[in-house]
Amino acid sequence: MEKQKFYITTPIYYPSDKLHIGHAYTTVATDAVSRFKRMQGYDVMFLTGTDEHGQKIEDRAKEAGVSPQAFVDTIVASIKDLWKRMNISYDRFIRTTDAYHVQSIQKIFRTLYDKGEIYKGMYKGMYCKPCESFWTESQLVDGKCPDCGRDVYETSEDAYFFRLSNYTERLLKLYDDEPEFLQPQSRLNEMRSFINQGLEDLCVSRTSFTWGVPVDFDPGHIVYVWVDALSNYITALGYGNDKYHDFDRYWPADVHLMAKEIVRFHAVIWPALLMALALPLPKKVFGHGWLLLDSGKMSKSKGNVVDPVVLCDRYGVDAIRYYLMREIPFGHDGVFSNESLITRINNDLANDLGNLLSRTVSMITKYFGGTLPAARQADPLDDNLIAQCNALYGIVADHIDRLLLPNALSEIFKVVSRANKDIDETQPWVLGKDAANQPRLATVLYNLCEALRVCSVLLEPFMPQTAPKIQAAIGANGEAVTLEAAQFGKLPLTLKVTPCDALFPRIDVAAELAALAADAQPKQESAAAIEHQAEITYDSFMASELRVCRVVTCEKVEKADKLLRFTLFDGERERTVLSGIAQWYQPADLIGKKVAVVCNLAPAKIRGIISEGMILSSDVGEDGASVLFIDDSVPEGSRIR
RNA sequence: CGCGGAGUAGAGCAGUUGGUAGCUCGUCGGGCUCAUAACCCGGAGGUCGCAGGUUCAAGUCCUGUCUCCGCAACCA
Repeated sequence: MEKQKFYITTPIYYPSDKLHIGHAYTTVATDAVSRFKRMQGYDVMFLTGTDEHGQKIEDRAKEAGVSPQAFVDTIVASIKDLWKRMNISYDRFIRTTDAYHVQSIQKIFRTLYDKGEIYKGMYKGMYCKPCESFWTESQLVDGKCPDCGRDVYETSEDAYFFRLSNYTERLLKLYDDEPEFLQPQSRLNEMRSFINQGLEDLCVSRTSFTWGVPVDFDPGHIVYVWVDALSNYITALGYGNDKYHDFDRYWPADVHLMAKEIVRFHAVIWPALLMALALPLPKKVFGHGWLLLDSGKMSKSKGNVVDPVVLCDRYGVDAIRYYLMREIPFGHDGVFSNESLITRINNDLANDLGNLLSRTVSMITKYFGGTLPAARQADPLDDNLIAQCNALYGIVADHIDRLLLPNALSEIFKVVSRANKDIDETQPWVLGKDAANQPRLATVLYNLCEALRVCSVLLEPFMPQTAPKIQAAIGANGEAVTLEAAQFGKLPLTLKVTPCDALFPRIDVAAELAALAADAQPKQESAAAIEHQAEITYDSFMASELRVCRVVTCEKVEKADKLLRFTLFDGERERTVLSGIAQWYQPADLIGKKVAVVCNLAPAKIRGIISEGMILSSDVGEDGASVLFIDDSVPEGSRIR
C-alpha cells in the first residue's frame, strides 16, 4: 500500500537578523509533528525557508556595505546552522531568491494578471522622501514617518492590485464550511470579524525598491511580499517550475504552522490567492501564541531577544526543545523565563525521567549483573503501569494530531511518574534481599524498562537525542523502538542494560540564575549601540527655535491611545501642540509645568488637529518617554540654545 | 473608539457537551533508600474578577460591569 502523504510547513523567515527563540519555537513544533508523522509511516514533506526580498533587506545590506544577496546568504547560513544544531529534520529549504522560485512567481503573477485577478491601478499612500518608503495612514506615528519621524507627503504611484475584495463571501463560506481550516478557534473568530469589516483590494507590487522579483511584463515593478512569500508553499513543490515535481503529490498542505501575527495573511490572502489560481486550499492553518518575557514582548529593538544558540549551548538541545513544547500551551501566549526553564529541566528531565532511568539501570546491574533472568512472577500491582503504557500511544497520537503538543508530553510524563511510584510500591530493594524473590524482582525491573522504552519511543519526536540514549541503556533496538512497538512487552525477557551518564544533570538553580544575571550585564552595555546623526553646523542647529512654554491645558485626544493635546503659552500667544506621550503622563500632572518646545516646526495635522510645534522629551528605552521639564523660574518664551 | 484574548490556591496553568474545583512548581509534615540530596505519601492554601439572571444544579450558559494584554495590513 502506498504511504499517505503529510505536508507541513513553517513560515519562511525574514533574514534581516539572526533568528530568536520564537522562530525556534515554531520550527521545533513543526519538527516534532513531522518526526511523529514519519514514525507513523507517513510520507512527510516538511518545508521551511527564508523570505529574502524587500526594502528592509535592501536597507540592511546597504548599512552593512554588502550586496543584498551577500547579506542574506550570510544570515541564511546561520539559520541553517541553527536548524542543524537543533536537530530540525526539514525535508526542503526554500529561499525566495532561488531561481526556480523567482521563475514561478513571475509565472503566477502573469497568470493572475491574465485572468484579471490582478489589475493595474494607483497606489495612494503617504510617502517619506528620505526613506523612500510608502506608509498607510494607520502606520504613521503622529502623522510622521514611523522610521525617521519626518514629514510625509500624500502621493501615488502605479501599482498592481489583487482583487481581494471579490473573495469576501468565499472566505466567510470557507470558515463556515471548514471550521478546522483555521485554528485555534479564537483566531477564526478574529479573522471572521476582520473580514466582516470589509476587504479592500491588495496592492501586490512596488516600485519603491528593487530587491525582489521583477514583474516581467512591466519593468520597474517588483512583486510585493504577498505573492512572493506566500507562494513559497507551492513553488517549493515545483508549481510553475521544473526544479521539483512534487506538487501533485503533496499539495494541498496538511498544516501551515505559524505564530499568530501572520495568521491573517495565511487565512485571508493566501486562500484567496489559491482560489484565484483555482488550486485546492490547505487543510489547516494553525497560529500558535507568542513567547513573552518577564519584561514583556520580545523585540530586537528592546534588545531582550533570547538567542536559541546560547540556550542550546548551555542546556542542551533536547532540554530546550522539551521546555518549549511542554511549558507553553500551544496556541496561547506564554512566558519564557530562565527560572521556569531550569525548573522544568530539573524536575521533569533530571528528577523524573533521568533519575528513573538511572535507578532502574543501577538496580538491574546491582541485583542481576546487568542481565535479567527469564523467570517472571506477575502481581496485580503491575496492572496499572502496564495499562497506562498500552494506552499511551493512542492518547499521544490524538493530541499531536490536534497539535496539543504540551498535552502529549504531559501524558508521557504521567507514565514516567507512574513508573517512579511503582518502585515505591513494589520495593525492589526489599525483594533483592531474598533470592527466592528473583522472579518477582525481575518482573518489576522489566516493567520499568518497558515503561522507559514506551516513553522513549513517544518522546523521540520531541527529544531526538535523548530517546536513543534511553533505548541504548535498556538494550532496546530494532523493532522495539518503532511506534508500532509503543506498547507493553516488546523487550526480550533477558534484556541487558548498559549504564550511562546522567541524561540531564541537575542544575543548581541559585548558582545558575546568578551566572545568567552576571552574563547578561556586559551584554546590556554593548547592546546600547547609539545611532549617530551626521554632523551639523551651528547655524543649522540655531535654525531650530526652541522656547520655554507653559502648559495651559492638557487633555487626552479622543480615539487616540497615545496622543495628548496641549495648549501652550509661549510668551506671546497660545498654541496647540500634540504629543504622543499619553501612555506615560496624566494630563493633570502636566498642567502648569514648563516645557521645551520647538516653536518653528511646520504645523502638521494629526488626527484632524493641527499641531504647532513639538514638546521635547527623551526616549526612555524602547518604550518610554520622559518630558524635559524646565525650572518654573524661567519665564515663558525664553530661547533655549 | 473598533476587533480579539485573558482574569480559577503564593506563582504558572487545566477545566470537552453545566452535576461534589484539578495539575505543575513552591510551602509544611511524614515515608523510603534502588537512584542525579533524587523518589513516594499526606496536609495547608481558592466565596473560580465583580454584579445580576436562567436552572434542581454554573468556573462552565445569558446580561451587565471592572481590570489587564494583544491586534489594527508583513517583529515567530
